[in-house]
Amino acid sequence: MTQVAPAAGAGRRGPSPDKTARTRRAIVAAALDVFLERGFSDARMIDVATRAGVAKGTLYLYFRDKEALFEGVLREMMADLVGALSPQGPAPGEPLRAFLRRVALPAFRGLEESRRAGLIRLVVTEGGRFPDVAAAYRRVVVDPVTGAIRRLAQEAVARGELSSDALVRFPLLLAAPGLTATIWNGLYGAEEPLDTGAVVEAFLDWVLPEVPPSDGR
Amino acid sequence: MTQVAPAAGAGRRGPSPDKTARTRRAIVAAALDVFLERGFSDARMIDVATRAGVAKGTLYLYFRDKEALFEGVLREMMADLVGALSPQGPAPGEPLRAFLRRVALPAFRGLEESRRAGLIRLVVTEGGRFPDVAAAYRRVVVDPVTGAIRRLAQEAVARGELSSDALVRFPLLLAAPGLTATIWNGLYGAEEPLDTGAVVEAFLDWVLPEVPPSDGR
Amino acid sequence: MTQVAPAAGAGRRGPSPDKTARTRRAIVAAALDVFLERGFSDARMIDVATRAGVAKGTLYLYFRDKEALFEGVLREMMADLVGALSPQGPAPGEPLRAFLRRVALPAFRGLEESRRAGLIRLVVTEGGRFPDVAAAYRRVVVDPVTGAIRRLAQEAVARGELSSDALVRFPLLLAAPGLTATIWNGLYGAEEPLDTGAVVEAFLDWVLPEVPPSDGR
Amino acid sequence: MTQVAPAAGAGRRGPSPDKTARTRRAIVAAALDVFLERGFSDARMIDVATRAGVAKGTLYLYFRDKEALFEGVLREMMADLVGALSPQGPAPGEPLRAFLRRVALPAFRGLEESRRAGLIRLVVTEGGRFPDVAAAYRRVVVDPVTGAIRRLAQEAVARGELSSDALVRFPLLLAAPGLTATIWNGLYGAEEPLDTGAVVEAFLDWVLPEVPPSDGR
DNA sequence: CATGAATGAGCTTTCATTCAT
DNA sequence: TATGAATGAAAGCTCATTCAT
Repeated sequence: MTQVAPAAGAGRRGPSPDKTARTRRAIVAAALDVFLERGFSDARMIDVATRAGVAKGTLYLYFRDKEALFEGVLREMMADLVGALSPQGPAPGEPLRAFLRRVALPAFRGLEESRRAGLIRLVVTEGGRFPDVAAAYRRVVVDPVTGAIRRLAQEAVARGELSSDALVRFPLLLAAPGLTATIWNGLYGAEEPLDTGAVVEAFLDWVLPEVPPSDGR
Repeated sequence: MTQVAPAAGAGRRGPSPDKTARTRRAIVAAALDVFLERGFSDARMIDVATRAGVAKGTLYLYFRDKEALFEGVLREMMADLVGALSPQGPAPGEPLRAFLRRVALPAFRGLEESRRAGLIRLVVTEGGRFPDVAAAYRRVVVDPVTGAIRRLAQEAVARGELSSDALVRFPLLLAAPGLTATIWNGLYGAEEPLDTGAVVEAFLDWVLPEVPPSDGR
Repeated sequence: MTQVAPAAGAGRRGPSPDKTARTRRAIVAAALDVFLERGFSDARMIDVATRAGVAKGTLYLYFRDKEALFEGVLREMMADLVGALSPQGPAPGEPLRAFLRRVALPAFRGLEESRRAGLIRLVVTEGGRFPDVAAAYRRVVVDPVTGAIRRLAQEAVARGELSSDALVRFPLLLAAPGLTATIWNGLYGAEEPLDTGAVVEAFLDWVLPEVPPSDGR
Repeated sequence: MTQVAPAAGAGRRGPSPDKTARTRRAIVAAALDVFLERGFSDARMIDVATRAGVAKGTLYLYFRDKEALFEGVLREMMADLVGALSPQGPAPGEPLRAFLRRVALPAFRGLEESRRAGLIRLVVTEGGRFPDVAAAYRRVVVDPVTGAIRRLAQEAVARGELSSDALVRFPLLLAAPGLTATIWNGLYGAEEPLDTGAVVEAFLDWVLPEVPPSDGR
């Protein structure tokens, strides 16, 4: 009667215990591929199914329709992002530049290798026609990140590290280089890929002052 | 403007004089609207035709197919852009910051009001699946602009106005804030529009040093 | 400028003038066949199209969807019925029995040969799940007919021709034999067809009194 | 009713004693509901299963396919009917009118409350496409009833109670009012229900002569 | 040049049926 | 016996494209 760990062959009528989880993951992964390659409208359910190794109908056991599949894929990817955006703060006394090099740079570096760059491009290209998707992305990614940037910038201004309040007013300025490089790679990455990490690093080094040897002298 | 009688002696009956040019312009304008609203795949030829005030079949007298219409529209818009990107250089002795405020800022300011913001978003969203479009945009817009930025940056570095070579290595850093704001407006502009000009201005003021009163002595 | 009768080859751009009317009729006729044979759910649009000699898509130029086609077919058939139910009243002094033999009998006689029997069966079998269809049939056919019957019955009662008010209370009693025979033919007509006219005639002769030689003596 | 322990000595483990009979009844009852609500084609097996409280696959342990389930349901209902159509004859000397009021009227009165009205409508609406169903209904219901009516009518004619042979030639005339009212209720019963018993009663009173006080002398 | 009825490939979605557990 | 995840044939509907007028 007690829920025993799936003893082989014991109770559990019907299909296997966690096979469905595997199937779902396969569908989501396949769908991400297809949506990235063709965009929402041009993606064909049959291609998703084939790539996931399931039949067409199976998709509809997991997602009500194509739109739900699309949003499901994005939501799944965003969940990953949330982990990557762990709420680390700067170490005490750590200057902004050092902190961003330590925290933001690695996030941008892995962007293309992980599928996150693709996710961003997907949101950018399809978000206009999927308000729900855009809103979810904003809630999960944009607002937390810009909020954190604004807070950091305010502190840096207060400490005199930043002479301009530009970042306080427009936190997305800090994300702009990485986003722009990501979009470049979507358009021209095949023939002339851009190293997003290098772009962001050059940007940080350019616009954030090297902290003067902290002693006042 | 007045309906001119068929030029005597020409004997041409139906084929009007420049009516076709007007029709073509109407189609292109209508198509731009529709593509901006729905993207390439979701745009319907019948909508383009209706908005242009012609019949479906007429579209095919001007463009071989939907794809040709799409590329034709973008090419037309880019031709307009070429004019807007007049090859102005800085006045002799004009610092980078002053020059960019004078030249770049107005270009970004009118972005949303003109159709250029829409064009940019269209290239960003559809360029991945229309290599020709992306390549044309690069040839017409991206390369000239980044080339100019790089030259300006090199001179500024040489003059000691810029201490970093970031802009020389990645000229798109200068375009990133405007592009990012434009994308924001595509996603969230309806509920929270962003003033692209203000973003770019804040960026320029932040990252470009106020030239020290170059000591006129 | 004035709308000239379609002079051959004159103005009139595009397809022919009344070809569309022919196409529409072909579709409606084909659809009636298919709906009669298979019912609404089992009828396939491709079958309707094929039988009408057009392509699938053509159906949707004339009817928004399958349901609209179904209702269109019924409405078209009902229009015929309205003609058959011309509002004839009894001749002055004509007894009910004579009047009904003169007017109602022929209507029932041609039921099976015309497509009206099929229409009735269609309404009976599909009306439950198409409230609009049932309501339209009621408005166009049922209510006018029962209204007329009720009026006739009231007069007959007043004249002493009918001793019962059954027909006044339930006019459908007069239609019941014809309807029942029609349903029989839908179920068993293939192996044992029933002559609806004969059934109705036997019924009228049974239940309506032969008028006594009109002089009071 | 009580869950009997597997009969000692039988040794049968899983296969329960009469549980299968209960399951079968549940399936049939659920299927009747669903078929009545949606008709054969639009009925979904999953709905039948859910309503019966079993899994989809279980249905197929009891019925080969949807069609078999449909026919099984109707056959089951007809078996019930056979009981309700007890072969009662008129009491000696009982006039036709009195007999029909005593026997037929109650049968029609309970029609809508029992599921029999639904069964009739199901046969009427689906019988055309299920010849087996129509034939079974005819064998079980129609032929016995019309046979009885014909016999009764013949005797009534012989006794001089009926002056017309209409009922002898077309016994379904007697069933027509009840059938017509039942169909009415299928189409318009929601907004304007018709009392089938009242209709039949009015009909009987109208068309069957009150027997003259047979002169007891 | 212009029209718009007609076409049919192509796509999404449903659901009866199967079968490993 | 019972389950329900998986299957895939089928059907409705759309829309780019054609072509007779």
